[in-house]
Amino acid sequence: MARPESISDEDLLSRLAPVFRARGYEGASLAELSEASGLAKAALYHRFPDGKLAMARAVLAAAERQMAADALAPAPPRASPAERLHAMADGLLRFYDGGRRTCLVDVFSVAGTPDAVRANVRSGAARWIAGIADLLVEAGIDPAEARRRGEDAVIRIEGALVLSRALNDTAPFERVAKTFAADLLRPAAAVHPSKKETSDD
Amino acid sequence: MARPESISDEDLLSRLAPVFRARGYEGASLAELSEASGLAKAALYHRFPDGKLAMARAVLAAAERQMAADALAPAPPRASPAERLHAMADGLLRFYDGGRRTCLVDVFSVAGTPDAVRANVRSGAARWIAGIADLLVEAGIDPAEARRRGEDAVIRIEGALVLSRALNDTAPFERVAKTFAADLLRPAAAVHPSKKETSDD
DNA sequence: GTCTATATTTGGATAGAC
DNA sequence: GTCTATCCAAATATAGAC
Repeated sequence: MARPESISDEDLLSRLAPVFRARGYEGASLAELSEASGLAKAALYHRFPDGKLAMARAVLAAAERQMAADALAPAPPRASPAERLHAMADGLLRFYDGGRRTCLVDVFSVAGTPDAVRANVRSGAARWIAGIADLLVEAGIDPAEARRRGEDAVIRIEGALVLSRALNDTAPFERVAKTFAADLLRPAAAVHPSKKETSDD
Repeated sequence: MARPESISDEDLLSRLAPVFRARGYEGASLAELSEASGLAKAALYHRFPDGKLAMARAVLAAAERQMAADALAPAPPRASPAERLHAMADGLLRFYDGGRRTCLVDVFSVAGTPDAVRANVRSGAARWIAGIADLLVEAGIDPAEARRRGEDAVIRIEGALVLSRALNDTAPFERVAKTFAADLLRPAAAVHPSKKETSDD
């Protein structure tokens, strides 16, 4: 260990990620990324010749992989949809550190983030919704309704993360995680038998 | 009209707001704020001696006032809660331009935004939730449940705005707005009679 | 009250030694 | 493959004329 071992790509990304998560693309400065990673700026450019843009894309891709492993497929594929949804809720709690972590879908979708990154966010969010919807279809839910509920799931997750961050209180995210599975598997649309919003446009 | 009329505070804030909304606190540069407002940087400092911090706080306060007028109290106070909630949904659609506008609660709550601004976001979000909850209590809903639903409402709004922005598609926000009133007035908790998440902590 | 011009710091990105 | 030292552009903020 005379010469400092070159840090692995995986470790490197896990140290860069919190900076992008917390500060967003524009807010994440090379100075901060350098300090968090323990590498000098020039070393970061050696690993990522395209600079901050490449770092952000790599961090986003790693987050997608981790999300797929931790939240979309943590339970055995032969488990029941309900069990898999409960496992997904647990995975989300871990992945977002109980609501303390920001979601990259949120911070990387703001204007000022390079289009290449925003395009990745867009496709990643779409895959996320589709993954949840597929699971709900397996649970016997109509595909169109499953798609809606997949969107609802992502909406609740993102919204709860925003609110928990704004209030500096993890309670909203924890509550959403707790009712996550039941909300997605609720019987049918026993929701709007009211008079106004079912008819038009 | 020889000398260019001094722009009113209200007009000025309405021109600065879109920059902060789109770019966040750190992303909103004085160059951009200057161009959007039509005032030179030095003139902005004359209006806001504390600089960007003061601009952001003023924009946030103005947004809160507009939100109160457009979304929290657009219908006459003697209207039924259901009517007022439908009016609120319409107000939200206008306020957020159908889902194209970012919410300051989202972009101003990220790290890097000065604490003074974040504190204002926090209290503003709390008042927002309380305002919706008060309306639901008037509708005969139990106060604790009304508080939860007020949080849910804000969660859905914020989440739908994030998703619409990430997908570059206003559909998620429009859908949330459409079911907004009915979701908040739904009968009771016919939601989690399942086996796992009702018992512990 | 607004302008042009500038001071100062920090940003992303590179050069070249080791 | 990592470092120190540096470049240049853009950031916030201010000085001083009008």
